[in-house]
Amino acid sequence: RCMSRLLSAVESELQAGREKGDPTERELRVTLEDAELWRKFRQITNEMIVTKNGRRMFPVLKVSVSGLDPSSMYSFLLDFVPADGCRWKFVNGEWVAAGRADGHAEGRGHGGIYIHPDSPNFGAHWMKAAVTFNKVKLTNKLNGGGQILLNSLHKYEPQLHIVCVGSRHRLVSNVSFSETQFIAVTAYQNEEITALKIKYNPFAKAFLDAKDSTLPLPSHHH
Amino acid sequence: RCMSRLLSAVESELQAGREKGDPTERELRVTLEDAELWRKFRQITNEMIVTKNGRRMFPVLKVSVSGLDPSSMYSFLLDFVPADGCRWKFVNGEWVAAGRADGHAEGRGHGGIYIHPDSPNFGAHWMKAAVTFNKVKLTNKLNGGGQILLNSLHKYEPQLHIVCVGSRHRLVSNVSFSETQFIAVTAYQNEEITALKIKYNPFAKAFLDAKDSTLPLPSHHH
DNA sequence: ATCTTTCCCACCTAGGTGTGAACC
DNA sequence: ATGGTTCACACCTAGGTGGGAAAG
Repeated sequence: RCMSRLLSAVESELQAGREKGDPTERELRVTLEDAELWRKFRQITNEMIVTKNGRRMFPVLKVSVSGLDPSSMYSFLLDFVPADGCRWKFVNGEWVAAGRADGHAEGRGHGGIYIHPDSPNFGAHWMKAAVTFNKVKLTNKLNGGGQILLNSLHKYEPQLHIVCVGSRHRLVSNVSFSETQFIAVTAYQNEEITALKIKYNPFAKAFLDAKDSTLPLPSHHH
Repeated sequence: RCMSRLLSAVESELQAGREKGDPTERELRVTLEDAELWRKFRQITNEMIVTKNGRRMFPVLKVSVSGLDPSSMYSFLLDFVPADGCRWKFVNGEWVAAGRADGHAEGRGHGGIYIHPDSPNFGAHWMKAAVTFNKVKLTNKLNGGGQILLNSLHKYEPQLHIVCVGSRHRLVSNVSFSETQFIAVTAYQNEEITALKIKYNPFAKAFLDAKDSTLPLPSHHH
């Protein structure tokens, strides 16, 4: 009796549909969340800060997934693909290509792969709520681990990988969203990007308040 | 080539020994961390606060594990077993049994099971660092979920379950540590317990400083 | 009266922001 | 001189403490 309670607690992780057998991956669907917000940034060329210890992304990459087999086990991986072979420069208020990519040491610099911390987990887990990559950190120096190493002033496109971890690893899907392209920077170049980051990132609220205080103050009537 | 990089990223989760095949669970060993700290609390009868929204435990239950199969998948579960059939009272500086347990509704109240958030995961994952249950929350009201429901003024003993999630669920081990017994309370009864909590829990540092300021101040020499 | 619970609070831990000056 | 990077910092978010008054 004690045992059955235990097991049902484990099974409850699998509460979703569970139409067992058929890998329904034909119907796999991955949708980018906050797409409108991403497009606001993309429209004026998005930038992401890289630091020595790693900086989070904003907006946060978040996807909702359906069509996995609820009872199969998957890992979610994220990497950053160089979007072109250029080094970019911000001059006169716009980004312009300026020579070929540095490609640190090797021919094609690749910053490594970020494994979503919920990995590995059941299809049911990944589908029951949007999958958020808010903990991934971008860096320009190689240190400890967990962070993603990028070349500053190079353009990247985040790419999602869903891998089935069964008896044999099997790649299920690669998805990348062009809305999420950005240029890695050590400091923001375009002040319009800074303004958007401050407007929508709750952790930058201090600067949002500062901007408010520059607005005309309500006049004090006696 | 791109694929192999992906797969090796997944495999790296399994870096440990990987002496495949043999479930080496015969040699399973689970050790309580911070055992000396736990004993300090146990010696004067430990208490844990329960609140409506759930309160974390302090000390935190933390175990190091060895002897799992690195490449098998396990979940770690925690539950709280009534340590006796009594309701307890704190009178004249000591805890005394005061009547039989309330046992909310059913014959034997059981607060549910907490699933460690890293679950499910490879044996290698659970063994590469101590497994910490710092996020578990204790409550005296049933709400949302995730929290553990306990009866105030009743004594409990935390119990760890390691479950192998293969094609068929299989219970690997139940372990409980008598050092971690405690009485659930809505407010601390024994001021010695309060003092220990303040001394060792960094989140209570405010009160540690307050205690310091009541010590004789160093006299100012000119 | 007494015992137990609830609620708000000041004060922390822990860590995510862009800023602006300094550095290279 | 120029452009890119680094660092300390003030100011936030987010949430974990026990205290103490009030309520049940």
